[in-house]
Amino acid sequence: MELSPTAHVILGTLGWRPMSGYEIKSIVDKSTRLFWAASYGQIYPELRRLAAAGLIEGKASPQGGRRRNVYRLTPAGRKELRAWLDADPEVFELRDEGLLKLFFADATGGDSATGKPEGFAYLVLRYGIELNEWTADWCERTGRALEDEAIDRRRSA
Amino acid sequence: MELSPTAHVILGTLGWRPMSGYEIKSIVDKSTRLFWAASYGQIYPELRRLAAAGLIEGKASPQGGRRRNVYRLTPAGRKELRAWLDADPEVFELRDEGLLKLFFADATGGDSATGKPEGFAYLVLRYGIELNEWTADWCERTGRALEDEAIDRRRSA
DNA sequence: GGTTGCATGTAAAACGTTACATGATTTT
DNA sequence: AAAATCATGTAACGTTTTACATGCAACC
Repeated sequence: MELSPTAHVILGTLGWRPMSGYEIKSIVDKSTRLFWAASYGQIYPELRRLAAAGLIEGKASPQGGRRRNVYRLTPAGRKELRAWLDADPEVFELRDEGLLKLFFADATGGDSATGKPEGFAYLVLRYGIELNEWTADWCERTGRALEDEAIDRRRSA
Repeated sequence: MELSPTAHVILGTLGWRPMSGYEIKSIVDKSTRLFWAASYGQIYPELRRLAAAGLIEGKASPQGGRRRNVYRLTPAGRKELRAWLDADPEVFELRDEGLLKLFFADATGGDSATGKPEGFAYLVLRYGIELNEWTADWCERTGRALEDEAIDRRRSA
């Protein structure tokens, strides 16, 4: 099954509980937006595609005179969600205009970061390295904490 | 002048020295790609647009029988580059599938991070906060280092 | 009665990647 | 002789945002 990049945000939120497209959008805007955004122009058509593919089911659930469609995962949808969660992540894309400006900041003619011609580009390289070091460290710390928790739980069970 | 989002990578690299579209692409692939990617499908048409707008100038500079166009900034192009560098950054977009999977990882049915129903989402929230703290700290440290350097340079001048 | 929020949807435009086509030169 | 690299370009496709259109309900 070939799913669009944004399909999994929908499957993921519906994995929590059944909800409407409007609610999915407001949840995404309050949480995943920072690392995975989605607009109405994606969500509503995608809900229909996922329903057509049998991964979710929609049910008309009007609130008063206000129409409303609530969707929930089908067993096939939950299976797809699990399979996606088990697979290695593929997409990582960043578009950071601030970093780009810093990278080219030598052109301002101001003080360079190292005195060398492309000093600010080097500064951004350092930033990238240090950021990745910090991230690797966070993963290690968090992984250890999760393991310790699991051990505690087994012990107290 | 309304420039496409990718135009400034081109102006930025040409701010270093004149070069061909091919060379711009290889520089981008080795450096800015991680925070600002660009494909041939963007670069070549954009070079023409920028030339038409008078921000860059192209010159045929074949290497043997191999055709080659080398572009350089015009004064108007350098002015535009400076203006862009002086303005506040606007674009920041991240698409991180790994973070998205962690966010929805409760659906794996494995151990949750906190024992609460949406424990992994909370974990990702913590990650976001700590990452931003680290980033703010990096900016402060780097800003101080740049200032100290500038002071040293003035003193020894 | 006006504003905000709930709710669904589409059309057009913008943006970006991928794949393809072509051909010369350099390296192995 | 083949493979890699230099070099330019486009067409098709897919993705994503923006703007618009519509209408009910709740609150002030």
